[in-house]
Amino acid sequence: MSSGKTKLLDASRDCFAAQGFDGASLREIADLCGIKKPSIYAHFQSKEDLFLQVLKRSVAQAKRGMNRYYAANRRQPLEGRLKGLLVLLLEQYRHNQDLKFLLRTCYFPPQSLQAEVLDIAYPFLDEMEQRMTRIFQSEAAGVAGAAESPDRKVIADPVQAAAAYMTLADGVLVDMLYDYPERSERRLGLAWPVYWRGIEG
Amino acid sequence: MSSGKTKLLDASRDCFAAQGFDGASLREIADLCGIKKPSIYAHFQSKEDLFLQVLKRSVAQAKRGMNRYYAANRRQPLEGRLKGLLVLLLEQYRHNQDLKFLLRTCYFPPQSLQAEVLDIAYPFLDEMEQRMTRIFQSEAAGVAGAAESPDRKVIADPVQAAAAYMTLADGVLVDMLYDYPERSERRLGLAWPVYWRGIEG
DNA sequence: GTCTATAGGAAGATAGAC
DNA sequence: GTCTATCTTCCTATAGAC
Repeated sequence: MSSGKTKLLDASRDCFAAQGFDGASLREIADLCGIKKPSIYAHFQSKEDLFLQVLKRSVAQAKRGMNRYYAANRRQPLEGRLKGLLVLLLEQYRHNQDLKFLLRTCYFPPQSLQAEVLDIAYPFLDEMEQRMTRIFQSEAAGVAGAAESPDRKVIADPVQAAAAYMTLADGVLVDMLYDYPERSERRLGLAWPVYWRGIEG
Repeated sequence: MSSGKTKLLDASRDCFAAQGFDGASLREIADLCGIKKPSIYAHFQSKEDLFLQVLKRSVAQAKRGMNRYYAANRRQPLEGRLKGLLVLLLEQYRHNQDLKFLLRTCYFPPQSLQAEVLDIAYPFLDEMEQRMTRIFQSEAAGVAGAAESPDRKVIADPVQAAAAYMTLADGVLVDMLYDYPERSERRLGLAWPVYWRGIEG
């Protein structure tokens, strides 16, 4: 059983994802929760406050999902690990609105909350890119303690590979916004081999 | 001297680009043009009508710009031609709001105009990808009438190369939304070599 | 084509009873 | 914590004079 506050966060996330900060109304959010509009103010100070709490929760959830994925796939071959993350994002996009909310908010933050949003989004994205860079670096150096693999992928430039990965991820993510899953899958299927060949040194 | 209607379209594009359809107000648009709000209705039937006319103009302008670029660079080597298009987009993004308006509108169309927007955006994007495919195909076949070049790029798969190019373009474009040009230039500079190596057969 | 005046409604937010 | 009632402000849009 979800508490009233959680229910409100879920409904708000869906509305903000579909209609944006300005387009979403507290009236509709309240309706989705089966309560009246003023009751929202028992949980949140304002629409901005509600939005920021949704954002913080979505970012935290994204971080957890990322950490879980890394932990579970640490020993997998690099290609499956990296492509799998994009496939996972594609799958998650169908089941919940968190990703759509995050993309919309990062790309087009509400004007009144621009500074707060960028303070949250920038560090997250930079951290991800640095994490990618380290993954490519350790792959280039060889995993400590692991036997040298003769067919191990040779990465030309970890920084380049990481930046290109983030670009590829963005390119696949925005395609998902059209809500036409086959289209995004096709795009990933075609763009991935190009990326994978391209980072080889 | 721009007519009143053109001035209105310009101001509307800027407001819609910065604040979205819902966030933009006719009041602010009128202020930017130095007229009163009701005067807008002498030129446009409604806010929706105004938005769609802005959209049509921006799409038409984007098409013209694309055609002009293709015509002017037809004889250039493929790499410069393709990368130059992305560099051009980066430059144009700094000087006007058309691109930002288009991206925002395609990625997150106003709910009430979703169908109309997709009818305009989808064909344009598909046409662009097909155009790219043909470019790669003719490069693979060799330009008719031109001498065989021994160091001509060998494209592994034109369809793949085109899809990956569109993905790369999206990835670079969305990065521009952060309004931090050095960041986008860095991203393009790093991702391009990966792409260019990757499409080679 | 531009204005003033205003209609009509929806938005975010508050007060206060229960 | 949820409600009803209400406030204030802003919105899109229209009417009608000039």
